[in-house]
Amino acid sequence: MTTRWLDEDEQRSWRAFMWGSRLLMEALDRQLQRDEGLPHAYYMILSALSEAPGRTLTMSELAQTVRGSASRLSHAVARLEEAGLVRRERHRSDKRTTMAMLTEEGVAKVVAAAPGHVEAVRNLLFDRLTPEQGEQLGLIFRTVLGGLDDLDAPARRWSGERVAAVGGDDLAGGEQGHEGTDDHDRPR
Amino acid sequence: MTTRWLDEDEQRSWRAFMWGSRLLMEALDRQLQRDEGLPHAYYMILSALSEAPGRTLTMSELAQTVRGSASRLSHAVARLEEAGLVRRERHRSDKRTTMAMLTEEGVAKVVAAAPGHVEAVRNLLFDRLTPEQGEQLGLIFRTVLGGLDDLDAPARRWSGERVAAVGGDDLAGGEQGHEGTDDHDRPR
DNA sequence: GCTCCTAGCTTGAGGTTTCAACCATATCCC
DNA sequence: GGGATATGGTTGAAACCTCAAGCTAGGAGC
Repeated sequence: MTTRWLDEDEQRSWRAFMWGSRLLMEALDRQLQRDEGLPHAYYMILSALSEAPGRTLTMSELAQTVRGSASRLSHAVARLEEAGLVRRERHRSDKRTTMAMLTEEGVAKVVAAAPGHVEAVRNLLFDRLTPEQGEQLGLIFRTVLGGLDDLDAPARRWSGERVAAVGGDDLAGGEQGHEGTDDHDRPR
Repeated sequence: MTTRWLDEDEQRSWRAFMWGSRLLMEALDRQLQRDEGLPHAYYMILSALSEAPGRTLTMSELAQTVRGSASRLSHAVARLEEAGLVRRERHRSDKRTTMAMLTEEGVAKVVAAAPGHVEAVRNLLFDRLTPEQGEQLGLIFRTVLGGLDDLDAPARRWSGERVAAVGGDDLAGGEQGHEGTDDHDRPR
């Protein structure tokens, strides 16, 4: 089968995207690393936890949420635990699963880091785009994401059972109400 | 100064982009790694060399072309040299600069890797987008890239002198002699 | 020539990610 | 009950990237 090469426009688009997104991500990484000593991936983990009911998720849920491998999460959370930002605990009934919860320090970290990070995202991305382009960006990558998730679907099996209210004893944390708008960039 | 948070739409766009692009890049990386034992970044290096006149570039030119740090390039090319895909050689007159050139094996590698890679880019990206979206994608990231290159300009002082016409960064349109299309995804 | 400074690149250490292997607990099914 | 299998996580090694430091060669100024 003969390869369908990219035409000239596609090439240009592809390369702009590849380098643009790479540099953008690197810039964000550097900002967080410099200002908070935190890689972007780690910030996302803290952020994801900060949004979870009870600021707690199982490792699997966390992995799904930040779209990372189990291994990556395990290493990362180990590191975050050393840093005192996260604490791990065995699940009561199912002793295989471990729960990761944000410590007070962890919460403070997210709260401290969020404004600078959001500013960076604004400066480097949204402030440079028209609102329509922002929309388009979202549309395009929701499509891409859809395709990729399909590919993964056989691999991941998203637990139908919802690990009920996690730990059951969630102290006042059950603000399950936070629906649709799960923003990862603003701590709660 | 009070932080300008992202509104709901921006959040959604931002997260779709962040995860979509991340997963996309990881998917491409895996494809190349699996089929050719080559990380995407390394493929880009080989690809850049394959387009250069004489299949040769100085380390600095290479760094500009693939938008990577000198250090990264140095490590990477060292690795590629071990693998026999690239050869390094001191410059005759200016003994500081070293030139990296693709070996025959290196050429063969790019030729072998290109079709699968391009297929992947098509399958995962362009085939899922309308032509207009493809255009938009390019536009958006040319803009982003413009901003980032400006930021970098003071930091990296990529010597103003334009190191000979070598296939540098033309996203901005500076298409030079070698037949227009400047694709990084098709070996020559 | 000598000194100081810059350019070009390399090196080493430290941190993150990946891959494959592994452990422990649950679950299925006879 | 008990073995096979699946699930949830962890671990260690190897690979890659980043950062800071260093090293050599070219240039500028005197």
